[in-house]
Amino acid sequence: MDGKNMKRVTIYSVAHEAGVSLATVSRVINGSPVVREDTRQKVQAAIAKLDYKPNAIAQGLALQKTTSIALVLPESSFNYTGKVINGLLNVAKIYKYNINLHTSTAGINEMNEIIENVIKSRMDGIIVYNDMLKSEELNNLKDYSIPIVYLGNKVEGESICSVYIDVEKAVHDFVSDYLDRGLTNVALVEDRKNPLQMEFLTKGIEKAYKEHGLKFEGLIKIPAEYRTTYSYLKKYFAKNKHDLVIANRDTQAVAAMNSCMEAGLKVPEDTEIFCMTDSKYNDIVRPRISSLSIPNYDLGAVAMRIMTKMLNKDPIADKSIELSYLVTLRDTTK
Amino acid sequence: MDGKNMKRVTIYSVAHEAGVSLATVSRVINGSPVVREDTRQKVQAAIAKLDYKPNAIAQGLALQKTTSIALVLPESSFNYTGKVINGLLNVAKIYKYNINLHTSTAGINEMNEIIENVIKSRMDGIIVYNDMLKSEELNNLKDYSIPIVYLGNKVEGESICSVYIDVEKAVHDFVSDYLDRGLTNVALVEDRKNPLQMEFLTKGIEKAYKEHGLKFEGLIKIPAEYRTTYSYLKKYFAKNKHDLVIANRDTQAVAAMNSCMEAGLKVPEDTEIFCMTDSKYNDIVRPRISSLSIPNYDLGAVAMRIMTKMLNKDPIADKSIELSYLVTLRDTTK
DNA sequence: CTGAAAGCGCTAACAC
DNA sequence: GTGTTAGCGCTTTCAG
Repeated sequence: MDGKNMKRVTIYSVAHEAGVSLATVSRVINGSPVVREDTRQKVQAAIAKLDYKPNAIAQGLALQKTTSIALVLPESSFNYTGKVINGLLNVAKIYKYNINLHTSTAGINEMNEIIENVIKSRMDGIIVYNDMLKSEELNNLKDYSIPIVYLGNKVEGESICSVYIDVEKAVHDFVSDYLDRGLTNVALVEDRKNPLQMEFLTKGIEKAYKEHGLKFEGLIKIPAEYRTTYSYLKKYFAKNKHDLVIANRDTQAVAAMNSCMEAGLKVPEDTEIFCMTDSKYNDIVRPRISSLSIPNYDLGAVAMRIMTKMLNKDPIADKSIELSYLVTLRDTTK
Repeated sequence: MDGKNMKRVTIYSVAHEAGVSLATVSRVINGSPVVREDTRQKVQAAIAKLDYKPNAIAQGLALQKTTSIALVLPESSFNYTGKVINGLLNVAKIYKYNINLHTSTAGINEMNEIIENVIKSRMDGIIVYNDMLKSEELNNLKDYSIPIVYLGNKVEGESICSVYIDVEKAVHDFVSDYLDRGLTNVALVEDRKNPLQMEFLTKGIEKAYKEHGLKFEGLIKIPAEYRTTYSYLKKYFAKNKHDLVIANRDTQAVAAMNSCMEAGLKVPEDTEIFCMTDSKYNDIVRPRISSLSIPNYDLGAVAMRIMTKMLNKDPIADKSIELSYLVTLRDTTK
């Protein structure tokens, strides 16, 4: 369309072309109602003729806001954060917010570094999804004055809101049901990557056991020397049998299922499998894996929505929003 | 750490605190070598004391560049674009580029709208991954003067580079091998979502058939009234049998496999299955699905790398880079 | 080696 | 209704 070394077209060019002042042009692009119709026309004609596009950076400088927010996700998490992103992006689009993507690998140090950068870029806010941070590390986030929405766990602070589902309760209720039926040999597969999540899961299960006068001892620790959960479980299930095996991540659930079956255990007749993550995988493998159904899209959408409220300084009824989950029973449970 | 209505700390505050001019502060934050060591110290002390963070927006205005680039992906594509993003993000981090995420659903119109916005935000460049655009639509992209890297297919233009793998060749070679062995009853499952990709696949297969003096007639069209590939294939395979079934997307390959098996066809004995997409799914289901191995991480990394070159106006040897694929044989092929 | 001053493109009082 | 002007925070000549 246009050549490469055409003179930059700014609000001045437009003003000049239209024979008005730059203030008027500014009014037109911002839809101010005070401009007379015919001058608006003139300006718009000039804009069209010059193919003028307002410089969002300059606007950002003048207005002290960028209309863009940062999204921080764990690296390589797109398998399960995909839907969250979709939800987020869709409502971001509605409110015309740009999304800046960042990934975090390690613990809180890298997170802090990312946030530093986000602050330099003058993003209006940050949405963090991270189930790998420990509780104390989470508290660190409260010190920032930039608006933060935390996805995944409950956190509250001056300028921080959160959206989450209560996995502790979810696993508690699910396991209780088995204990009620006398199926007390429940196992939980360790997820080394998500200590915080494990904390919640363990608590929920232990609580259920305690309420039944029992003690939970079914944690399957994955020794550090095993690179994958599967490689260990293959050995483990050759010698052990459980009524129910609970895994956090989808791949771990599949690993558990495959290794049970390879060990000659029938699923779900001998051993039932349940996955705490909501992922396409659960539905695609055979037998299909029963799992928690988490409203991931909503998680993202609600997070973005609450962020817009924070930025508008709208009153926020609840700084932490708990979303409800569903239990979807497929083929790996009776 | 700091309160919420602390006065904004700018380069002036630092200059004042350190007793130097703002020019000097600017030199220090930009690592200019001309500053005397002791004044640098003073400035750095002031920066630390005030917890000063340079305003990237103001820098962007002054420098006429934002050090951030836009990434445009198909909506809900994170299952297979996840690795691409990882590659991209990792090299972006190295070069200190920010990534702005956008998703596109429909055709070229929305794409144009997104690009308009990206231009307003004065992003330095755009990386587009989109296998759903038709060839003519692709040409539209060439009209922009903003640097573009297109991922997935070969496109060349003034300010556009591309990184891709040659799926046409891949499928051609793979199918040729079957034809050589007399297995001529090959089927290709239609992927309604990716017309361009289908175009390439069909071309590749047809070429292989032609070279063997045969005509390809194995396209399995998914009628519009079927919402999922699976729902149709279940019926289809009850009455049809192929030596080899090729599917584009991972979920389609799984659908093909499951519906074959449910129809009593043994995989791979009766029917072999091959998937053109490289996805975790292929490896996780049982039997494991043979597939193309596409260097997705590299695709992203190379794209970002070439983008940095464009932005630096470094000489670019090849404006379109073909990456090589591997064929990974798992359980669904003999 | 350091400071003064002119932009970068736009918004928002404040005049007229 | 429309124009004037002073910032927004930083970079970069150009003097000294």
